[in-house]
Amino acid sequence: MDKVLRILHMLQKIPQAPGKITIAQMLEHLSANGYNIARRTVERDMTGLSTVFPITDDETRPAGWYYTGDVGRWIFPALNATEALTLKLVQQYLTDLMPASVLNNLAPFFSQAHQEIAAMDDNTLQQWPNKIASVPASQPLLVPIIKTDVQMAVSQALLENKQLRLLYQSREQTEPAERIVHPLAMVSRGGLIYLIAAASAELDSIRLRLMHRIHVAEKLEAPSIRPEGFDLARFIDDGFLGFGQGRQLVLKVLFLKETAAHLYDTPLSTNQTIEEYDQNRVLVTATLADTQQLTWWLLGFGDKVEVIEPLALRQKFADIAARMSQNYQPVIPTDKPVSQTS
Amino acid sequence: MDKVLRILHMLQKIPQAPGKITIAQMLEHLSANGYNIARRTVERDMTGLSTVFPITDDETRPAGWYYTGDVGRWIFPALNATEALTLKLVQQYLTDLMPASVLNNLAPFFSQAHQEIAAMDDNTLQQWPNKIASVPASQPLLVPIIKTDVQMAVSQALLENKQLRLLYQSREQTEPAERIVHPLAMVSRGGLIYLIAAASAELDSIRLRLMHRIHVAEKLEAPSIRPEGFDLARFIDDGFLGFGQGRQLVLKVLFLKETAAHLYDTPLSTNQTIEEYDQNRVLVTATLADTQQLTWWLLGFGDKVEVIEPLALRQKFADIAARMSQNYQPVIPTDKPVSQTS
DNA sequence: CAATTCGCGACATGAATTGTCGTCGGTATA
DNA sequence: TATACCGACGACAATTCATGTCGCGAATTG
Repeated sequence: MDKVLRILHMLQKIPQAPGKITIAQMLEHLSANGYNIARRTVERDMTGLSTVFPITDDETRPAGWYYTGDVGRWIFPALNATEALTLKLVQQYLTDLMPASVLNNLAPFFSQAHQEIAAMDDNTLQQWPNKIASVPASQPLLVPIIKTDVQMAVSQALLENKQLRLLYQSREQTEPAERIVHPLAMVSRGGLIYLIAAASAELDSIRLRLMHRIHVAEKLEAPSIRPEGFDLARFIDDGFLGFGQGRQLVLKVLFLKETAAHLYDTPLSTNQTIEEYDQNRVLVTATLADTQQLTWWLLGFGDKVEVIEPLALRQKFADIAARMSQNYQPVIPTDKPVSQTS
Repeated sequence: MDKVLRILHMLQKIPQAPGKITIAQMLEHLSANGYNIARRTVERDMTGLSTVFPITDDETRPAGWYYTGDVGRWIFPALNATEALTLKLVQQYLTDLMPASVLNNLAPFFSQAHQEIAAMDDNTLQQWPNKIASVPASQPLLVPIIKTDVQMAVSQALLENKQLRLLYQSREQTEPAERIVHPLAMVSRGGLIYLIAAASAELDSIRLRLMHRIHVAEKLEAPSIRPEGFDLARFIDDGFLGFGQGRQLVLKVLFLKETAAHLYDTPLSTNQTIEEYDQNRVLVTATLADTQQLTWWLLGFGDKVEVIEPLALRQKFADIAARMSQNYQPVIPTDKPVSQTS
């Protein structure tokens, strides 16, 4: 039994492909956990494990051991029904919303769930896709593909505070350009993942870069410098991502009754109230942040909502509505100027 | 080494709290995997494991063994930087979009990631929240709370094809009502999770129920009946969820240039094209499904877009725009009829 | 080139694992 | 209710298997 425990410790300590662990390190780790063991034993255990698990040592001296490729993480206990279902649900949910390469990292977890369900006796497996689904709540857009090696390099550099050499293809330019940057943070928003980084030349200029536009990323050895006082939350709130936090406002909006139905289940804020207004409409009141999403969200309802307060917002909507109806003045576009540039 | 493998097999086979496994079953499982082992050995191993892992047997005869609670029971190899980061990202991403009780099931995975990062030498841990964030792409709504036990009972019934007794609080009624239902599927959409089920009385009437509106759920022993030919995908496409798939259409829309910027990164469809139209605008063409989300999404841009084709959609937008500007006619709402019902 | 360090085969010791058997207490069956 | 049955568990002996030690050769480091 003692050996089993020790082996488990070892299995946990062995890293994946980019990393490696030497016998000496492992020995240290074990003795730190109270295993007084001979070096030879560790060696034997490692070679033993490598015959059974996808574990190899590079042929250097001292040897470094690591998991090769995809670790079938089959070492953990059975998931229960809820967990398996949840994982499936989340997987479907994320598939439309996250770059594939990001999800690939989670693949082992998901496949575990899959196997779990597959193992359940009867024909549960076949019925599977018929039992669970995820419907996108907003217009599904195609998510870009992020290169796996880019993702890896950036993640590592970010965690280890190292500089990065990037080949970045900006939208404006035709050719990718090389840049040395100090990575600061990674932010995901609706299928896109942004790398926030400072240029090595001028540390003050913090820029956003889209992960999928990075052609090549190489982690450098030079440590990265974080501008003093850089605060990610504030950075986002300040609207650098185009979606600032804005200040709180008290919103009063008229909704068609059926349109407001879902607000009973997913309220806008904790203090949201919904009152009868007239035959067809209800008045929704809530305190929330004045963001661009809010405008976007409210606009989405078209003529089914009417903003009452704050007045500034009402004015904004009135303007938009006016311009919109203007846009559609010739409802049937009489002339079709599909020419290039006016 | 042989024993280690065997124990690993055993650890995997032990289920969690609601489930259990007997020595006999375990023995069978092992011998099915090529371990010719004495029953006594299995017994000894189990008691051995129970001293080291959160494993107990209920005191019945034959004894059933199971994992107690959700202790850190995940024994798998070290996550690499990318995986750890990804998990964190996904966690943040999901927090705003999924009911907490659903996410709780994933907690072990996430905490593993957390520990992984915490274990990295220096002060990586403290810098953590400063390095990763997820910005909601649309208006964040408060997601309802689903009871854990309800979630469990429903999941199990769904997987095992059993009937369910529900205490369901519909929006219309003040008192929750008891129902016996045959669960068919679970569908998540934007923070809400729906249970699709047929009433036991009339199997043809398939209804949607919101998971968080279920007060009590009890899995019954009686097997559930799936209406013949029930097809979840078709069910959704047919619009029962309010978001039907609709048929394909060729969309032509004018966008303000800066508004269309993100379409370069997250296109609407694989065949999307973006052409210069005039000084300020581009013409976006794409083939996609005519869904309500599409309308919603396009409306969200307000006067920044103009639908050109199909004409029916243009007409629809023209109408909406007209009514909207009508709504805001008295831009400053002169009289404020905050009375109850007209 | 010398001094370590590392990997690994060999081997003896002993600890730990395993199968068998028998008893006891509870459970199912007639 | 009696009887047969089954599962759990202690005891014990056999032996496998795991462990520490030693030493050699190769590789690495200074």
